[in-house]
Amino acid sequence: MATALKHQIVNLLESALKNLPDGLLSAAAIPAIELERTRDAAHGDFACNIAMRLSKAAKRNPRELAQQIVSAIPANNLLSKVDIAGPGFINFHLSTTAYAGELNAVLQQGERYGHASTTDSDNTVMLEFVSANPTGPLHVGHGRQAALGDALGALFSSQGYQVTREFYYNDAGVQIQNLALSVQARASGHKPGDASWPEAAYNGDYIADIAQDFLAGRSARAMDGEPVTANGDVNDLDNIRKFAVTYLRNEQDLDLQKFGVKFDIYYLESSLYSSGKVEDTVKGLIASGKTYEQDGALWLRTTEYGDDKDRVMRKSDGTYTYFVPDVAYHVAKWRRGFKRAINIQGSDHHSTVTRVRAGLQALNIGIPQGYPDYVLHKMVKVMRGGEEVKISKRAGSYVTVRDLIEWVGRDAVRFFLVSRRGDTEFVFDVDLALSQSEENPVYYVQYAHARVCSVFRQLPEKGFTHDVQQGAANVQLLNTAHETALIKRITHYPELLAAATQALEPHQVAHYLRDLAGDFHTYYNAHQFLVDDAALRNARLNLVLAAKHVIANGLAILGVSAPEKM
RNA sequence: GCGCCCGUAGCUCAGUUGGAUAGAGCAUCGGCCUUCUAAGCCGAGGGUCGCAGGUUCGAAUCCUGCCGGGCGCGCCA
Repeated sequence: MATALKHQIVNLLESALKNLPDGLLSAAAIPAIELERTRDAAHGDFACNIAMRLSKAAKRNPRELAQQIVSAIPANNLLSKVDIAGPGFINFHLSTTAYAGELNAVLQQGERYGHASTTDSDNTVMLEFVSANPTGPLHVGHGRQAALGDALGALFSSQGYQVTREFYYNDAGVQIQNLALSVQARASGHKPGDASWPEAAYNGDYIADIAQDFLAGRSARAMDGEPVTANGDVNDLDNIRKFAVTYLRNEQDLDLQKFGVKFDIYYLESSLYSSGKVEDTVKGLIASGKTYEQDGALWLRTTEYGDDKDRVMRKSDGTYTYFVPDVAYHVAKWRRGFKRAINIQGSDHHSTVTRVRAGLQALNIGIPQGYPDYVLHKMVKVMRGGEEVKISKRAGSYVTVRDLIEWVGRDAVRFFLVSRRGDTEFVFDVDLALSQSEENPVYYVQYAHARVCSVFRQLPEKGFTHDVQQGAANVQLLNTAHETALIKRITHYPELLAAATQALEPHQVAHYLRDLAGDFHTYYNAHQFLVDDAALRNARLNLVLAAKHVIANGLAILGVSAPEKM
């Protein structure tokens, strides 16, 4: 259903190629058909380059071959015109019937238009993102992951997948110990800068907050766990650690809640040790013969899987390096039934990609080579007042998600963070998102939605009604350039969602929405919708209603609200 | 030095996996509110797609080499 229009045209083309005169082409020579949306309205709705790609095999010049193909296209009511242009493109112009059918689909499906059901036999997908250590507040990078990961989840859901969003907590490492020591030092009256302040300690103000609550004997509780009560004893490092971790996990939960991101599962690194999964993984790797002992440590031959050098698994002090539990974790993911797993991470972790995959391959337990998938994103630079912001009062050394939300609001943060390709560095200009709010792309898109709502609100007071059926019957009245452009944009949406999902690129949705809103605003200014001619009015109202549905749908994918009034 | 990623308008970024005359927003300049929300619209200027080769009907896109930037290169995570 989602790509119905496109598929139907591809089918027509396939028939045409089969109907070509004998001997012109051998069946084996015919490649998969590529059908593209055109950039220029003069080129129709879809364009195909097949004639140029086949001209050599057919020993015909591309335009001549294109003519043969066009002549062989079966009769249909989908296309109003097919012409040959440029070096040999075949351009397809959709008929009013085709547009009408598609617009009706939008109105019938409402905010589900564009959603599809996958044909994959296994329709589950796991997305792991944020996965911040519970040693401090979430920073802008985590925000980018949260926005990206959540939008990707929505994209996969829209294509019929069952999505599991998972947050992996590294709650078992050295950094947790540093956190506990930091709180202990603070609770004992030491401050950053003091000679007595530990070297590796965290310096943010939040440490003082935790220390204060610890001394006051308060309780903390994370979303998925039991409450932990502080006993106020600065010598009880174990209690300090438990309390601090729980306190910070709760803080992160609250930030994510404010950001509108929900996880289905919180997976604790410590559980990999307590359940014996880490030990099992090590045994499996040793049994695979891909390990060796050297200098008192246990090494894995990751160079056999494309790494620069072999990596230590077990240090000479007997503890494991971080990537061992990481491998164990991904074995667990696989065994839990997730044949497709996508990790969203900062590109500073890109070296772990090779290592984790190497570990999984070395185990030789049937996990495919590219498992898991990674979406890596670059760092976010925050600009304010023409200068880079590096310091947050709260976190000490970085800007937090909470700072951003407080500065510019959740909708703007989510839209901005997801509106750039992940593999480019991203400059978040607070002043642009804030002070020039009327120039802000988020408001621009939301405004289009609110405007449609406003039009419909005024129907009763103007004595008008809206008849969807009559509007549907009169699509041929929507024949101005503005209307054609808007219809084309709207009916492109299913293809866009499918493409954005397949490419793991939510930013495509943001850019599409900007374009769609632009088409709508242009149309709004050029034509009156609430006109006396009922047939025309109904047709136009149908069109803007369809636009509204798609905008609401797309904003929902990005986790941004679609206000009825602004 | 090695590996991965990036380089497109003054700034921030798109560019449909190799297509037709490279596009938006911001900024600058000039127009449009007695008419459905001016958080809007219309118009103008602004480009050696980092540089140089190569591949082919066709390159911002693919290959090679330089230049510039980011990240990573630990028995840290």
